[in-house]
Amino acid sequence: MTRIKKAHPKNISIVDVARASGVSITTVSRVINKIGTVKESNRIKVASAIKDLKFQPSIFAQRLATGRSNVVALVIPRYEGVFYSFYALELIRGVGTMCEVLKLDLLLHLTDARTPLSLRGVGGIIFSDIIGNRVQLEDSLAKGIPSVVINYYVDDLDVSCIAIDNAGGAESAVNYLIELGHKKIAHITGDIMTQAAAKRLEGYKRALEKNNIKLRNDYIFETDYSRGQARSAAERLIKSADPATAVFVASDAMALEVMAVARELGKNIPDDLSIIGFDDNPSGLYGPVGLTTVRQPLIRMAEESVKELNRLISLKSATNRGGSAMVSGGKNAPRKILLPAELVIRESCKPFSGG
Amino acid sequence: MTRIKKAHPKNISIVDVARASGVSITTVSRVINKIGTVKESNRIKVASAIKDLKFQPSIFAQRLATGRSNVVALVIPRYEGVFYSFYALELIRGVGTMCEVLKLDLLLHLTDARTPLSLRGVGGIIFSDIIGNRVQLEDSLAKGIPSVVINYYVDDLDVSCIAIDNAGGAESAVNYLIELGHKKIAHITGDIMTQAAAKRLEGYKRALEKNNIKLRNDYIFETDYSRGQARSAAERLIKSADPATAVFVASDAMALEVMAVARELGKNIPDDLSIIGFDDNPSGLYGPVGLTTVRQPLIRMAEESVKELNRLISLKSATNRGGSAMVSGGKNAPRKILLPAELVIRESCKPFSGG
DNA sequence: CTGAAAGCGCTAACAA
DNA sequence: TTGTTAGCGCTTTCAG
Repeated sequence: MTRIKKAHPKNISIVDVARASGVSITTVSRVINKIGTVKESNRIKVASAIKDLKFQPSIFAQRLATGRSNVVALVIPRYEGVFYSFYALELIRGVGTMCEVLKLDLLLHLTDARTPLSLRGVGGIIFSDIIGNRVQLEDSLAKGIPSVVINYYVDDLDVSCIAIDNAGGAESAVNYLIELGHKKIAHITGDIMTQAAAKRLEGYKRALEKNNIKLRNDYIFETDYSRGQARSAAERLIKSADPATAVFVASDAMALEVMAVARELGKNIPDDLSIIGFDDNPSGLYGPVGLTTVRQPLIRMAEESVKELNRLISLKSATNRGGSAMVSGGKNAPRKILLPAELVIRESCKPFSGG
Repeated sequence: MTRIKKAHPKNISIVDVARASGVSITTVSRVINKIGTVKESNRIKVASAIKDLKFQPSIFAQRLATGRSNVVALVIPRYEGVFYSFYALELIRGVGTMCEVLKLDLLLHLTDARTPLSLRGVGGIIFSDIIGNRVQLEDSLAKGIPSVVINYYVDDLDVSCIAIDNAGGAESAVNYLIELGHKKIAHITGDIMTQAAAKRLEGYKRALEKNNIKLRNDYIFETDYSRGQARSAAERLIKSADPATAVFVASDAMALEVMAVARELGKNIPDDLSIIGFDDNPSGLYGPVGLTTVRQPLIRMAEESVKELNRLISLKSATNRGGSAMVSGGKNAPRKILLPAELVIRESCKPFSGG
């Protein structure tokens, strides 16, 4: 029995294309990579051979040869809850879409914070939020892997990040309630361990302060973003001896729950209670009264992160090819971007008409 | 200026490990791949060298050398709606988790049905549902790329698929309502273009037939799964001259909307109207009354699909290595799996107490 | 403008 | 058990 040399079946390779078009593989490579120094007649021959043979260059060979990888990993921490949110889907959508546009491959990592990331072959990483996985971030930074963080403004690390102006958004939400004449304004927070929730609380406080409204701790209800906790907060809020007339809720999902509770308790919205959410989750559109909310440009944030990562990746390979040395503070510096969040007024808030 | 030979910075490679541990690269390769024929003392030396040098084998080189790729693409069609659902997230979660377990890389493709898939370097494909993208499926099958379809039972193609027994689930839901004494049972469908929605309708009809309950077309409300259409269906349903006493809704998200509408219209649930959903979406747990529903094992389905794909991939590489030729109908045959859906009884249904 | 040839890092066939 | 060596398919010098 004769030994067969090749372990796996042969795919059409650059060699076949070269043979078919009567040029060298180098020339084929040139037309693949659009390197301009190819005679037009040759480039046409090669191009048509590629078509005929349905040739697709092997990314593995390309990457092995170039040392570059255009695989983008999106790291989503798999901690309780996050991954069941509108937020996660929007992120995936945004990143996914932009990757298709920029011809990057999107590798999805649903990881818990303890397991170190397997970074084999990854060209860049997008960390969505960082809760427990700061170590993973520092790790990849140390290894020189281009990284960007989204939905978390990182002050103390030399890394690009793109976040939403949660404090600003919250502030404008509360300002709106104040303009409507409300003075007793409650806040149902999200999980205060997340930067987003903390910043929203901050914005809430700032708006009250600037308007000389005394902060009342009994008007602040902490939750973990879950509907269950939103429900219980809403009950306490409404049944309180001196109930607030308006409430700013840290997420639309929770705001909808609050509306439901209010109705169950015989309250009318917005007559008895003005409610404002955060997210602009499409769910808020349905139901009897449209939810006024703060829109955060999640998709845009996700898309921007891919672009920024792409920039970092190109930068890195340029440097490796003998470009000028990395100058700190130059164009190579990480970018820190804060995207504005915008108030969307619908029907769930009403001017205060009390005494 | 001296030319620098290497275009990109040198990473630690198998050669470094070999040198550090005083063996050949082959031996190093053997311990990496856990091929047993290595002297224990050597394996230890190599292992510790790998640790010391923090060596991670290049997947690109590995794949180039083996011709195998363990990249799994998850194709989610980006048509309106699907990607905003509980369903999509569960799928991603399930597939993502199992990929991490089996050490497969998950490539996420959010694609519209028209664009041909870029299959470069993909070892296998999971098609989540197939609506408009049947061509993409046939394409990858033709190219011999291991593929599996989830959430769509494919009869007419030689491909593995894993779906939920939607008809069965629907039938047991409606049976439950019948057992409770209901005779006027309505159904709010999902997007009938999806197999899931069509099968649920089928199950609804079957249950009625088997129990000799006359099918009433005015009790069937077609929707596209959106909350908006659910709302309008619910309004028509409730305001009808001869309203149903129970309704089976094709998704929990819609069922929640129906509950909301019922309450707005002054109906009590479950006293005035029994409601049963489909999905076991955790949202159904909150709210004043827990939603009775049909649980579909989405995560399990997703996980199974990865396992099956993994099987197909191994099978393929075994065959390529000179294993016995593919025998149709043998162990290599595609598997078609139907997972049962299970009724989850909570508080949204009540025995019929009418005349 | 082109092509020969030297890698990229790894696996696998074969010989020892 | 082990090491030698020939690829895997592509990019990139460097010399025409």
